[in-house]
Amino acid sequence: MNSDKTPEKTTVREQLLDHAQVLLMTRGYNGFSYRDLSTLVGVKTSSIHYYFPAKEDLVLEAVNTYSADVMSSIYAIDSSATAEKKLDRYVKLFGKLLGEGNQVCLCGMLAADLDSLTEDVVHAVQAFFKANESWLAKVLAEGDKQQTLRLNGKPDVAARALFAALQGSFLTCRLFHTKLRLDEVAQTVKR
Amino acid sequence: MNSDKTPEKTTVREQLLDHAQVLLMTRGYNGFSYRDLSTLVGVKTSSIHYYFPAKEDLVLEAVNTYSADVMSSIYAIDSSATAEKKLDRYVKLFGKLLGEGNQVCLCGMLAADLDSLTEDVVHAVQAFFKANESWLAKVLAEGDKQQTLRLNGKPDVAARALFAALQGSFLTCRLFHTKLRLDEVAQTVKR
DNA sequence: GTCTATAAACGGATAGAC
DNA sequence: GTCTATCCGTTTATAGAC
Repeated sequence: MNSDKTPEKTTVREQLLDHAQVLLMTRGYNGFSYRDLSTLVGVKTSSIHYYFPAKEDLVLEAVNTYSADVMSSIYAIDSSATAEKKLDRYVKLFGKLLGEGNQVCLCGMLAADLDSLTEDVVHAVQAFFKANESWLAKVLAEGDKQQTLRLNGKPDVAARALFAALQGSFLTCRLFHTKLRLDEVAQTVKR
Repeated sequence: MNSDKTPEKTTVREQLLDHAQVLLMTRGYNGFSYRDLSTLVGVKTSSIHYYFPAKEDLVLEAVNTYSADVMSSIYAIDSSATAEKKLDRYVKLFGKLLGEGNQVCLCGMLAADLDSLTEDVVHAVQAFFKANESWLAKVLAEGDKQQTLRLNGKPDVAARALFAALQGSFLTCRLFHTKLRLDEVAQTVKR
């Protein structure tokens, strides 16, 4: 995988995106600067501008990368047998995203920072929410048919409410230093 | 809550707190400055420092005022007959808090900005969440007994999940320019 | 109480050398 | 690609006159 002498060879660009992702998930759009990234990665801020001319360029690519990574992990869940099992794996996936308990979903954070975002980023955040809600609606409908999940009303309505509950629980998990609140949300749709 | 129709003069201090509240609900802790307030209220930034020496002082008082106002409105709901009616009025109350659709709950916003807050403010935000969850647990238990609400598991668990769902729905209401998503959450616990 | 003036650091961003 | 140097507006905050 790595033919170079150096054992770890992530490009500067990748490091910048990685750290930007974490900073977005912990402090939000207005909570970090190129200077923070400069310190973390070990390059000058002007070098960051070489890769990402404006902050919005950096954030747009960070959210797109995040979204692609998360959604591909989610679609991999579809191999699970029952809808209940899929939901469990889905929740566990987001539990990992929370890290040591100091992070929330990147797109949930950006939804809070909505006023500071460019149109491009807003669209990307909306797409992430839509994709998750759509996937959840499918799983909920399946679980309803299999009698393993309990939902009030139509699957798409229940899915939007459930995803909102998950996003809200990310905030409270961090606020109260516990991951239990994430599972409690999943519990509300189980039989 | 400053919904009085009296065009009576409000003190500079009150105006500052009012505008700070709105700015927090739209842009978050790192999304507004003393300069913004200066423009809105019509006093110099140095005058703001006279009332609130540091930004954290301003935010602490803003969140305390917000919390006291909201909670007193909530406790006034207890006069309602059925638990379902209480929940309806509760959701309607938060619907008003969202304003023209560009605001979210102040404490939900600060929960996202957690890393930027002082201990005092964090405690105030936690207290707001606890108070709402506790009130909701009582209503859910009542609704369960009255057979008008449907909840999985214990009332306090369901209450935490419901409040998380409401907080999440505030974000998505703004993200998708609709208030329907708020009602959809309430729908999930109704029979 | 409110102002002017100012400090000192931070913010995003650019030009140009190497 | 990465650096130094720099620009210029912003942000929080203080000192002191009125």
